[in-house]
Amino acid sequence: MQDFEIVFNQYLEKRGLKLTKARRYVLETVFELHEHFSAQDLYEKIKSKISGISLATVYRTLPLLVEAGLVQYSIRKEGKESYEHIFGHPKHIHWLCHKCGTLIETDLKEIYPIIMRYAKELEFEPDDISLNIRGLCWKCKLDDKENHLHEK
Amino acid sequence: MQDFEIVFNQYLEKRGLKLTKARRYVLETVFELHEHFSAQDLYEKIKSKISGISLATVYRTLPLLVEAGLVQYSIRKEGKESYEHIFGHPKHIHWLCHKCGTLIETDLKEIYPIIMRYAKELEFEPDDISLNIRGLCWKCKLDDKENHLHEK
DNA sequence: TGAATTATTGATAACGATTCTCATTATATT
DNA sequence: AATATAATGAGAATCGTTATCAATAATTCA
Repeated sequence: MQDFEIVFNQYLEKRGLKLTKARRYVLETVFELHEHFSAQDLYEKIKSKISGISLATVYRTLPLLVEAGLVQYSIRKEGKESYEHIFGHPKHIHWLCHKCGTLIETDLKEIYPIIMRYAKELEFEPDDISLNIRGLCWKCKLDDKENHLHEK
Repeated sequence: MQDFEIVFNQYLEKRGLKLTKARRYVLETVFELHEHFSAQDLYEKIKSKISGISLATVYRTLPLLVEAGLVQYSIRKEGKESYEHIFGHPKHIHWLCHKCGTLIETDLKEIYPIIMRYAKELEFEPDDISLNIRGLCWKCKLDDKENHLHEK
């Protein structure tokens, strides 16, 4: 049994829920996806392995995984909620270029302790920290400048 | 003419768009809302003043305001995109309690310069920085503990 | 064991926020 | 004023997500 199965199982037990076959498939597949994924992405990946699983089950299981601390919300892209698994994935900053859609990630090392200090002051217990920055990547910044020149 | 009108107008001109009556109403009303608001909230507030404005226009204008740097995305609540105007509103951190829904805001003073340093390294030009933290506020943390005691 | 209770699931309908379409109207240009 | 272009309102269409519900699986208790 993998680490993440133990964690999920413990969480489910605490909530009086069971680690069913369907939930196990969702869990396993989440850890096979090493990119940000939407509920739909996950559903399709599972379907490629086994059949008969319902999209509804995926939607039902995802929040459980988030609450269990195994999965976190990632940056929202194209109107879809997106997720990523956490194990071996230190928290990070998402830099999303809203022109070409490129997503860069950097670490949260310097910022994390500051947040935790604030949290302590507020007596707030964070489950999920998301630092998302939208803007223009260097490439699209260049393009923009060129276009402006052409306009004149 | 208010400051924000000048800013919006400049942005529109740069894009070859016009500051129409409808856009002016959206703009003005945004600056009358001092809380986080959804597109629907904004639409209703405008309708309470004048009639004949369309929800589609609100949806069409909001991204323009974001790009003009007058409005920013705020924390997503109940599946709705939410916004807030920026003038006189230094960037901040949102702390959302996912149990009672309370939203606390704190400043980004310490963190902002760190982000901008990273941005410089990446040559990324941020338009919108959102630091959202979900978790439990002190009140709900207490409730949780009590409930666990009762369970035993 | 087996009946009764409860949890979980798959299929699909319903929902709701957002986007698209298009005919009409406003605005700018000549 | 005539023409071209941009913007609008109304409502239909889209699509991610949630709710419903009958069927199935797991669990409890007699």
